[in-house]
Amino acid sequence: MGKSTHCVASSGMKKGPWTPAEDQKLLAYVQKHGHGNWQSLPQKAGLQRCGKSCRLRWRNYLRPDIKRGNFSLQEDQTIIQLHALLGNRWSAITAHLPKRTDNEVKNYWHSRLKKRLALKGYDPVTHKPKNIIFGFASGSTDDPKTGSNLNHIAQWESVRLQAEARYVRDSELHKQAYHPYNNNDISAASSILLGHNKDFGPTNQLFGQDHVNSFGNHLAADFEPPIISTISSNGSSLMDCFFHEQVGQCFNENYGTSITKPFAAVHHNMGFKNGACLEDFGLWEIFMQGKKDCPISGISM
DNA sequence: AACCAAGGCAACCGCTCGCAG
DNA sequence: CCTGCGAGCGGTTGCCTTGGT
Repeated sequence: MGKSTHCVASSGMKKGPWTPAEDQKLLAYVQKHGHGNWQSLPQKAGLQRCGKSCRLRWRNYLRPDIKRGNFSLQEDQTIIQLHALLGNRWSAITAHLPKRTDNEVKNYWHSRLKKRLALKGYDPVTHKPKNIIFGFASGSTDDPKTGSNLNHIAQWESVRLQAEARYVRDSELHKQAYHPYNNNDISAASSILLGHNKDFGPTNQLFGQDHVNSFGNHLAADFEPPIISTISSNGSSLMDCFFHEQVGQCFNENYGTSITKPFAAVHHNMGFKNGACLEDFGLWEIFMQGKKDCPISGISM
């Protein structure tokens, strides 16, 4: 392995915060000549810094294509989802966040998002509820209703995070072997939605015809072509693949959690055992509880 | 106004990886 | 294959700011 190339302060190299004058020198040099070899750059640019320090300053601060300022909700969600999937691979996570630096994302995670997850009762490392064993609350509560609700939230959020992470991963996999999607894929997906659901009966009875139609439209609008292709080619049921937007809204209203749009989820090709559905994971009751509190028209129990 | 603690963030450090010779 | 170098990555540090007392 290569020798460490860290800066040595005693050799005359300056350390610590960069001054505006240093920034200007570095910026002017890189804009004119490109960075080339970072090791030789400081001397050429007239900087008393080591190349590594220059590279870092450029990458994390001076680059023109950097977005600074508050992270959007969308960016928050992306970071959380990708962290659940990738762990502390900040460069990989940052690759999905245009104009953000890995250092910034890393700092943001440690200073904000990690704490936010912990406050909500999730382990920031595993992204799983801290005190809940999947499907059963590990601790008792004096208020069964409250305990039950919290349990529902935690389970639902856990599954949501896992599912969204899977969606991101599969999007990446499919991008590698991308094939253009076409109307056949859409119509095939629609036929699944309109057709018989092997686990729960006809989907239009389950959700109502209007919902099925609207959900079909969401498919076209909200999901990347590879996901739709996956659905159509495998012919899995609606429940295997998606949760419905309005169910998400129910959970939002009743449990304070956030599921704002349909998301690709539990297709068996996305990590669940073959043919698995919500019921297999003890989630059907959660799903139904959400519907009881906020009935959706046309659903037959 | 002064002090202190906590949080945020820029920068550093040490390590690994990839590549050229 | 081995070695050395440059680049990149993730963990950590420490300074600065902010908010509370």
